[in-house]
Amino acid sequence: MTDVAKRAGVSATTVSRVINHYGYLSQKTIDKVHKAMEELNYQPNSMARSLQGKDTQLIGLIFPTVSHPFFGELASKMETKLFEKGYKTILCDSANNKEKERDYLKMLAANKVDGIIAGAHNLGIPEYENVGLPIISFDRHLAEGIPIVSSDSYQGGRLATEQLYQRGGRKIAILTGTNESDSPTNKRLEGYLSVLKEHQLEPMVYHFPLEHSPFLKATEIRQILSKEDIDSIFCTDDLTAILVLNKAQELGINIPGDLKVIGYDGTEFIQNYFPQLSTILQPIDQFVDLLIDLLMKRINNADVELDSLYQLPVRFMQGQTS
Amino acid sequence: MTDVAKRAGVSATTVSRVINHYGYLSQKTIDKVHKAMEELNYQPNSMARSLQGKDTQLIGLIFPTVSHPFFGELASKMETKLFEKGYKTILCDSANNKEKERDYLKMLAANKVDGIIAGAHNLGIPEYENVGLPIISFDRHLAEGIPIVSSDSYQGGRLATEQLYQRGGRKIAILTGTNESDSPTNKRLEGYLSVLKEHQLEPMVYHFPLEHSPFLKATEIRQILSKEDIDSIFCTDDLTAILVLNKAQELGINIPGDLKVIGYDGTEFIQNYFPQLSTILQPIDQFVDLLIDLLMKRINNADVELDSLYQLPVRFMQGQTS
DNA sequence: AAATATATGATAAACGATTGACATATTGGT
DNA sequence: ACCAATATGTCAATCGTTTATCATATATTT
Repeated sequence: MTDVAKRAGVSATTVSRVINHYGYLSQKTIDKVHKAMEELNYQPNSMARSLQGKDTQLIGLIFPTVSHPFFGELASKMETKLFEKGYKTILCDSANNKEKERDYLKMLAANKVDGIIAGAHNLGIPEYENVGLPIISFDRHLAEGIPIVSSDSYQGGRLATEQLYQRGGRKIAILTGTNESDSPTNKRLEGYLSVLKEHQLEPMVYHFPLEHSPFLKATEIRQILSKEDIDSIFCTDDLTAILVLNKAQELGINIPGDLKVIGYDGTEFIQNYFPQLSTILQPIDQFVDLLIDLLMKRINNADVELDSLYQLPVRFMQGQTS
Repeated sequence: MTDVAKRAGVSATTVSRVINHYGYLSQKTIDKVHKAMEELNYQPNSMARSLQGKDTQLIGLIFPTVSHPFFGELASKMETKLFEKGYKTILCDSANNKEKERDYLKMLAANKVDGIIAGAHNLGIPEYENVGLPIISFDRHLAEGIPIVSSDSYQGGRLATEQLYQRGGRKIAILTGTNESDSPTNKRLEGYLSVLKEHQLEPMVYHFPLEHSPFLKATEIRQILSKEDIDSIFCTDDLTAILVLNKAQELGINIPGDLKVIGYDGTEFIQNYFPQLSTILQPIDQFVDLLIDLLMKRINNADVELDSLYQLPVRFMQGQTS
């Protein structure tokens, strides 16, 4: 900063005034200082700034893994929008690893990020109770007072199941992740169950622990497809639906004739590269907007009253698999 | 820190000595201090630490977008490995936006990251010439003195093309990104051309600008497939190969009977969810290890001599599309 | 018992900014 | 020509650590 001041022929205080827009300043001085900053390729040291209590302009993003297209897309869009607002993104792949998530939480606190958006899948992390940072959660209950943004999973579950029923499905199975009772995602299962009950059909629920490899999942799916008497499957995520399609093809099962499949996610990726898949679309762009808006509110005023749950509507997307 | 010192009944100096492991310390004191730190949930303020010249333990990751499975996987693995080494990852989706990439470069410098790994697709960013930070590049020439890690794209191009030839392909087309002469990726095209020349076949080169949407690409592919006389296609990335498969199916083209397709990337994602695709596998895990190892070398010693190009071998993966 | 090694404390400067207090100079309006 | 508004400078404290220096106290050797 001293160098900039010298080069611009002003005092360090004036440079600071220019950077932080306060006090009286002539346009001439402002220009001089900006010119000097450019010439010296000067960037204020953000460590020093935030030591003074300035915001770090850093946001922590905690997701299971960006190698999953859904979270990759979510993270990418979050990052893009945050960048437009002048924030940088610290990426944390919790990788279904509770310890890692806890460590990250500590690190983020130490790095004094301005806020956190967390959408990981680990349960029972008490640190969330008192991080003392603005947090918004995606699709998961973290702690009292942390708002949750999710899609209307119950309706989504109902929607998918009803579609399968309407198309003639009577032996409708569901493939879903591990049972996590307090997760909004689990509502997809509840939606499924409610529809089956209305039609007095027998539920067929298959749980796949998240940590299972796709290969293992595929093997189990193959078993199910070849042994069980099923005419429709609701997969609570699109990738699992793809595994079902692959295995069905291997087994010579006709889709949608012998088996109807509906997925759930709504990524652009699937729409671009798997347009044939019938699926439940979540409003990813709206997730991003809402998550960031809520976080900004919390950042600007730690005490704003926010709802504890924001549920966005989902849509059914007719493909050729149902 | 003062609180910790008080609670442990020692001086602030001693706490600092414990944290930074220097000077004489009794085990008793070390334990006391650690206990106090835990009890108070104390994390040293990393801003203050790095003001003192300590490393920030932050690494910037610049990729086109993590919504693409290849970069999502790469980013995820990088993040995981960096975390194990005690680093946090700042994610930068350059989004094929040159301005954004330049801005990010500035921000990273201001945030005093310890190093950068850049694998974006923008050309002509002079800032790379003098960031004054350890940088390693993935698959792209950034500036003099910045080592590049990539796969052996020329061999990959040859490999794919030769496979198509061996399987009987004589009208072999290539679908590739925009012509970027200084990119290692472009070597895939050169490998293709060299094989065609050896067999005295006519090259058929189709360029798809990166910024084109998958939908637009798909439309163009459909045109090509329906109008041109082609029996084999080498796609320089797997997602484009998937579009070809989709459009071929729509048009009733038999794969691999009427048309053979080979992709290029090597993500676990494709192997898990598109196992039928024949493709060229890049060693992503080795990319990650090498990129990080090289970066660590540069961080620990800014002047180490590094090669300007590290080329890792690729493998052909036989699927059912060729 | 003296010499040395080990353990801790007190103090202060430094990292690179921000900001308030105060002083001084210039400008503009009347 | 005078007052207020505007423009800039000097100085010093502060943010939360790190680290060097000096001092002192206890423990271990010889």
